[in-house]
Amino acid sequence: MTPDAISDALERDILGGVLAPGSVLPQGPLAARFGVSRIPVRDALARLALAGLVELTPNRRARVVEMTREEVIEAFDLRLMLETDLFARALERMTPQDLDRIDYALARSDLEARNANWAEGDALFHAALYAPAQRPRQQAMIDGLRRACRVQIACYKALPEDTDRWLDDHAALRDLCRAGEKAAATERLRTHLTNARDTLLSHLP
Amino acid sequence: MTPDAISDALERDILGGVLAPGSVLPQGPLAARFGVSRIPVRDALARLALAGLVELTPNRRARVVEMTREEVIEAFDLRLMLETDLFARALERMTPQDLDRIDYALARSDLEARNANWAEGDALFHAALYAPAQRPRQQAMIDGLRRACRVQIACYKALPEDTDRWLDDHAALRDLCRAGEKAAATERLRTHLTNARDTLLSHLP
DNA sequence: TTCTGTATAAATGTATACACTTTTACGAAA
DNA sequence: TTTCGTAAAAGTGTATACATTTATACAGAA
Repeated sequence: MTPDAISDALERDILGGVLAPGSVLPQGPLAARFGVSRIPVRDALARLALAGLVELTPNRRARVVEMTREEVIEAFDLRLMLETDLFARALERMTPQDLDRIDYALARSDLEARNANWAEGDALFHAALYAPAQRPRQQAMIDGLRRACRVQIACYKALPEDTDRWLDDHAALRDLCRAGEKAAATERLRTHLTNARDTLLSHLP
Repeated sequence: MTPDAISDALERDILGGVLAPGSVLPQGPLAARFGVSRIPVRDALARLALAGLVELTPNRRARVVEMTREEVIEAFDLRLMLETDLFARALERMTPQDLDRIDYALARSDLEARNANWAEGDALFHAALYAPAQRPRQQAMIDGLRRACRVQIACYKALPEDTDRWLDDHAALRDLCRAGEKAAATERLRTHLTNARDTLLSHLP
């Protein structure tokens, strides 16, 4: 078990709702679980902290991040700004191969939508939408924000009608890409994200 | 020497041009320099990697990040987007105390402008400009981008006329804040950043 | 000279051990 | 019962040691 494998496993647990926001992550038990010493576990936790999934305080156990209402709003403001910009750039340079990859990602996000790891399919679809822009840094920032938001969503059961809505959004985004309707596409992404924010906020205190 | 103190010391070296982009950071020698074992040094390097100043590759020595032309352009596009947005938000809620803090930061950035750690004064001034917005996450993203860009700038001697220009920009930004000319202020910030990008690009291959 | 292969040196990754800090559990006093 | 204090348990931080990987330097061939 390498530190990367450990952080991936923990990320799946966090994003899958096994580890709720505020949960505690002691190094010793994790080391036992993965069959390694605490050193690679510390490495893995540092990575998760960098990804914004975990909070590290000296001499205290690592905790899964817990976002306040304000922090959720800020995160979604940033996502709206960064994702619509990146999507607009991607739309300007979308090739037929890119469109095929988006089709594939859409199919996967449909398949896994009601699955435990629906988050992965969703992330894959959005990554496919933005990939043509070829902006690694912006993409990385977006990924970080998406993950941080996902942690908060993971612990609530998604209502079937919410899932239906974002699947519709995904299909619509694909169609608008194919049709080359750039303005309508970015606008749809904007409402997609705004809806996601509002459903998340409705679950928060 | 705690990991935080070590990463701060290394950050100063990197931002001060002592450690140029591409420089190698071996754990052992660093541990000797700071009088600790390699474990806290590893911690410190992980933090720097998280801050975007250092690149970690398994089984290889850590290296100070080296940005390509395209990466510099991407970073400045992101800075323009994030910094002008944050500045606009800050302008909406600027109190007299905030303006005083901006005055103080301007004085410091003037004092240290031709000093070795001019970067710190510059960072302080911009932080003061954005602080009223109270957006920790956006601020953190901006800080990360600024640091990454600074690494590239650190190894070139700034021309006196460039320094004069950004000091003028700072003074103008302060005046526009005091005058409440919000649109002109954000526009000035835009040109300030664009100039910074162009001078940096002119030094790159 | 320039390139390549190899031995040596240097560095990384991680297990173990132990000092110090925080958390938890428990029992006495209000 | 609740609160507080304290001792045991659990956890973190880091030094040391060693196996494994990577970098370096040097000798011989093209």
